[in-house]
Amino acid sequence: MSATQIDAVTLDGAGPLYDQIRRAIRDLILAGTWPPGTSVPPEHALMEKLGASRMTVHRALAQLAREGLILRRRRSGTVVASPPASHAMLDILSIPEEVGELGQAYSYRILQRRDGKASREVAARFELGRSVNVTHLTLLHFADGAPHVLEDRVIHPTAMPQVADESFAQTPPGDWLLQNSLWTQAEHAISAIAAEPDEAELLKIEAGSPCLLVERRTWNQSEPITAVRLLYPGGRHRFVGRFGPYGAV
Amino acid sequence: MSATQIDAVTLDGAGPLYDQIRRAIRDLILAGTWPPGTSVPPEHALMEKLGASRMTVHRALAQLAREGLILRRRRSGTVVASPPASHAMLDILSIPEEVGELGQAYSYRILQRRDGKASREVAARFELGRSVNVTHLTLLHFADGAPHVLEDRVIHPTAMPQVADESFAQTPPGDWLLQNSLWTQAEHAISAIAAEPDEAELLKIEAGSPCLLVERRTWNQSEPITAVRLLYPGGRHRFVGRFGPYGAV
DNA sequence: CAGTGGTCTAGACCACATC
DNA sequence: ATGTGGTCTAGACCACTGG
Repeated sequence: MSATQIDAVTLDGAGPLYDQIRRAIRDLILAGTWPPGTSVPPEHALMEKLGASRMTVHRALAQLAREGLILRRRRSGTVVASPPASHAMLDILSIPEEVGELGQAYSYRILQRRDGKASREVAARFELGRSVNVTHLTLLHFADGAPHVLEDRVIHPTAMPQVADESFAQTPPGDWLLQNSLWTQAEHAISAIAAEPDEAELLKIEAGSPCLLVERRTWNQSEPITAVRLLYPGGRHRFVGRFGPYGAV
Repeated sequence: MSATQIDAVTLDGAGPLYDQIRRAIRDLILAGTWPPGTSVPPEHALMEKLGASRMTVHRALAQLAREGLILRRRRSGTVVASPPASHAMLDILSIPEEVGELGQAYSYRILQRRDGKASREVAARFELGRSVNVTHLTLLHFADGAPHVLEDRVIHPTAMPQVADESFAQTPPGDWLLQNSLWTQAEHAISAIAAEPDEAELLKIEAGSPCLLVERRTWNQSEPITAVRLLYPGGRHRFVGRFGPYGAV
């Protein structure tokens, strides 16, 4: 929507021209100089500014559109896209959505919150250095009133200073982070573990029952944002993905 | 390497020309008409045959190259690529490789093989219709002599008639299928279950221990090829994936 | 209607790897 | 040396859609 500084587009002279243009615009988007919603200059403006033919400019923009960084529409032009909310196979980024897709009613409860230096136990669980300040939360998510998943999370206030003023009364921390943080890397791990007695009691299953443990950590440019452990009662949950040998189907 | 029938490339008149060309060639590859290693006609030959400009032909081929279906090299030309062996996050397509990457010695043992109509139990487990002929196998894979994963598999002889003459003495069925079948779709599911007593005994764990169950089914053009259930002792195994908001990192 | 992107052409020059 | 793909241009026509 907002106006755009076309002069911000500068080429580095390395590699094919269409790729220089693609990278120049991509970098402006990823650096936040052109936030989501920003208008990207039309092809003819970039042609003149950069001295390239329209085909070459178009090739750069078409590739950015394929990658999902920009949205293009005839007449109304090109705008910077919002980062995608969900993600291929394993992505269960939003638990409210996950429950909603099962057709069940969602609710959640914060069991505990502690801001400050991580205890030795929490530090070990999330592989944190000693004396790192974090916000540590445990939550229980419900589907139709029944326990759905147990969440154990740390948030790094260095990356998210706003966390101190957020109560998470309206929005669970996972969704709040999705809306308020920019992440560039994530790591997922899946394993099967037996529920500890305290966990089993919260999830209303028997101690020792098999559970699916999904661990996710996210970073912005190697600065950690959050780490979470999601414990799903086994049997009731499966993560499914479908694809072909050359990519998603 | 082999000669190529350029006349096999036929357009359907639907959508942009470059996309018609891309789909025509993609379909020849996926159908096996042009198997891996086949030479794809050079751009000028496709230009003449299809009456398109070179830019348009190039656009189609460049996209197929980005998708990994063909390999292009100056002077030597374009050939159909071999399907990729591995696959992003969850793909543990070859158990020997998986064990090798852990730095452990691999071995395996066939516990059972039965060719013919699936028993009611097997049919239910793999969601097969009644009176479907399959080869049913159970195997145990070892890492450094210790049980690593329990495999339970059905292979459809309609898709893989050679299975009748294969003893799997040299190569486990998963790797044999990778080498001898063409698949276009796969589905994965991951869940956590408790080991049944017989499974636990084979894996040398306690009955009821949490295990990671990886189920995979593969098809070629909606014809089923194989379905497998891999039972990994919990705790010892994690599946890890790394990516960014716009794709793999 | 006019501005935007989508496609396509004809031709050109270049880089590269094999012959 | 030559055949191949990689890039780029200048220009054209069309499709869509907001003013």
